[in-house]
Amino acid sequence: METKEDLIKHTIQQLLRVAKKYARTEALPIPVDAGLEISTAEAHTIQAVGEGDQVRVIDLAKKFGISKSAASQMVSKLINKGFMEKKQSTENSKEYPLSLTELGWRGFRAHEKFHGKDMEYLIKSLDSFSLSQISTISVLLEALGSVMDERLLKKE
Amino acid sequence: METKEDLIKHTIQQLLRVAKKYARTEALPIPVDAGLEISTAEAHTIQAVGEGDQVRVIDLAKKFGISKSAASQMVSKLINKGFMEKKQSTENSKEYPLSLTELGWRGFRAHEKFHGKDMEYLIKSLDSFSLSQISTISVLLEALGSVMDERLLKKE
DNA sequence: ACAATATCGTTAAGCTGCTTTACCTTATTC
DNA sequence: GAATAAGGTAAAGCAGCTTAACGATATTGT
Repeated sequence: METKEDLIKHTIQQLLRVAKKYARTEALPIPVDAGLEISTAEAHTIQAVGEGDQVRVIDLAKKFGISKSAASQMVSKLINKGFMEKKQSTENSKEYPLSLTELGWRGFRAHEKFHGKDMEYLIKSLDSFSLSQISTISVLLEALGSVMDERLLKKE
Repeated sequence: METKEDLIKHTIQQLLRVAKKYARTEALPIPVDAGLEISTAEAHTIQAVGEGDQVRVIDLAKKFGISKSAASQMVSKLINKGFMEKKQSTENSKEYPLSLTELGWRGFRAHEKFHGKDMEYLIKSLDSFSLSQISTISVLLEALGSVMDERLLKKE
């Protein structure tokens, strides 16, 4: 006979499998123009600059939880590739806020569109479930999220 | 007012957040002995060799979806570190099945224990849901999983 | 039987995205 | 005005992957 614990275990396994698959879709490069792709890390940097206001290297480092050196390297690569530029701050000569170029905005929109498609697919697939079923999931995910937060904190 | 689509979107966002957090917990190194840690990639290789029968380099490559070169490199690192060994197959002189050393098994068990703790936490957190709620979740995750499979196939 | 092909494994070279360490420049604080 | 903090960059190195080329053994087709 299948106990409740078995069912729970099975469900968690499924969740982890889905999480892994999601991670794989996240790792795929994103096509911008014909013959031009950006990596996920690049796309996320572009997104952060496009969405934020006067975003600096240090802000990216904090946002992504990486060293400021890593953020600096990512940014100079994106500048070299023509996706963004830095200008000295108007009221401060040690800060260099970033902004997207035309190409950068194209990358931004390509990334949005790319994930929009995923969203459409997922929405369609969930549409056949009832409202209450979906809320159940929502509550569960909330619980899982906080459990993982605890684990992450304890390990660090 | 909140439409069903809003709820679905919110739920998917939650799923993605959980997936990301899961990926972070997966990235943490695993302590084996005092002063000895293994990476997740190493742990997964050790696990595959420990669980499988006569596992070869090419089997690892297929299992993880990486090049056989990458698998070969991982294996020779683990052999150098003393976690596994290779022996020429008894009925075939071009295959080299892998097996865990004593240290390898210690790594194997450490990894199991490490994830066992996560599992305990998660089971505890799901225990407050009813059986029918949990099975709903299970069905939904199944749907999400197959949707992601489709997406992954189409992109490759 | 044996030549062509396929399979298993390794190595070399290179890439991405990160780290630490060190350092420069500009602001802030005492 | 000296010490410290904050923003940014550069050099060197690491993990884990890739492709390309190769050697050795097995399998297949004729």
